Amino acid sequence: MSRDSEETRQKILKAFGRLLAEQGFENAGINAVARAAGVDKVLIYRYFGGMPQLLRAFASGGFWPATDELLGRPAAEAAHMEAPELARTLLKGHLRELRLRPVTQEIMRWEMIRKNELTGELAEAREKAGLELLGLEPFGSLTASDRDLAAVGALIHAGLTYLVLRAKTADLYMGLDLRRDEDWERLEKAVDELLDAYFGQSRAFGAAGGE
Amino acid sequence: MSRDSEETRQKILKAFGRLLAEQGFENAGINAVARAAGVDKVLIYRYFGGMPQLLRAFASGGFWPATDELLGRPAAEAAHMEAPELARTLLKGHLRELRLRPVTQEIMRWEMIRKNELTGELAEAREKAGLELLGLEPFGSLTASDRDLAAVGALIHAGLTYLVLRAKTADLYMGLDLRRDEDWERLEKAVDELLDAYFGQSRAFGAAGGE
DNA sequence: TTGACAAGTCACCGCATGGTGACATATAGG
DNA sequence: CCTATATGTCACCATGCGGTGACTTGTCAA
Repeated sequence: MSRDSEETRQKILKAFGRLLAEQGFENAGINAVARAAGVDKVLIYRYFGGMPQLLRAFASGGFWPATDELLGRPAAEAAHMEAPELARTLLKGHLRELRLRPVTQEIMRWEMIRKNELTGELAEAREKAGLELLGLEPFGSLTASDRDLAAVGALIHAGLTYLVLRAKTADLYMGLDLRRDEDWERLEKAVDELLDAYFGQSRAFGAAGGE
Repeated sequence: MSRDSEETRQKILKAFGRLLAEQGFENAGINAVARAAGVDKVLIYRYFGGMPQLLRAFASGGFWPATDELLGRPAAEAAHMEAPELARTLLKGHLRELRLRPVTQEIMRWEMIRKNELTGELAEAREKAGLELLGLEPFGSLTASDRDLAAVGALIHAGLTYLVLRAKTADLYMGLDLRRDEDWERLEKAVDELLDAYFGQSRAFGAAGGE
């Protein structure tokens, strides 16, 4: 009715994002998107070309947290931070930001079972961003040590990621209640404990926590 | 042709497991299973009742590693172990055993996006098993301490789990090459490093490793 | 005013899925 | 031998999917 192609494009993209966040990838096919957008599906083909292109157009919106967001402060400040503090901040930032992004979560869930061109691109982009973080100056001294900061970082990072992704379909994980914010705080404290121990600091546990 | 119902049942279950391991849940529908088993799909309904029951029958085969397998030795010996050693062994056992079980992996991937009655049951069973491990005697002293062993254990456990599940569709994770056994050894060492630091031991890194 | 083209609508195709009813046949018990 | 039943075969249904061709209608410019 409205005869405004740009508006229609936006309706489609919006509906896609909504479906993705609420129902996951499986229920976000061409027909479902058209239905949710209140638009004929032929327009999706006309304006985007098909599902892959729609996905790509949607993805270019950028739903991956930038370094600033991970840090909670301008990225330039990272250079002045000590390695332990920086690691703690980045990992907890990752947890915080990922929890806020249902669409990003859904894409990451999808990546676990479907391997296609686009998921590959997305993963590669994240990979690159992750490596950049690891290459930040304060970590430089540790790279050459006998410790394997990359592996330790990847492990904790992966752990937080998994728990966030799992929280959609599970309530408990080894006694932790993934529905309660209190238990997420326990996890943040666990990150602190582990990093404190790992970096050999006697920093009081939880001093950087929320309370 | 063979007119042996038990044999047919086994063919169906086998085919289901094969499909599950090789192609994942999505490609293991009724039609696909019947095709792979070389059997008419109506027999699946006759013998099992439908997909949920087939899944349940298959799941009752037990594809979750027992405590013995996790430990790599009789479960009774756990009582004599020190907490750090036990934690290390359990976590690395988890990694080792999960990597050996493509079907278990596939189910865990599936659990991340689909929540139904059966996945709930499976997760609950695992949850119970996991809690039992946490309740093992050597960990008792830590439960009351100011440290949160459950959260730390869950975090590392989740990290290893995620990396194993992710390895199916990704090659790299923060610089780690998930295709190379060497990098998995790096991860095992990272577990050692973290636990050593966490438990405050000066144990030589990697002394418990493979080499 | 009229004509060209963009924007939107409708009907259809082929295909695969989950699911079921009706039928053929082998096997065992009377 | 004959019959009842378990086993297996075949044909079919409704539904939903991704995808496309052909049509109508609005809009804007010449």
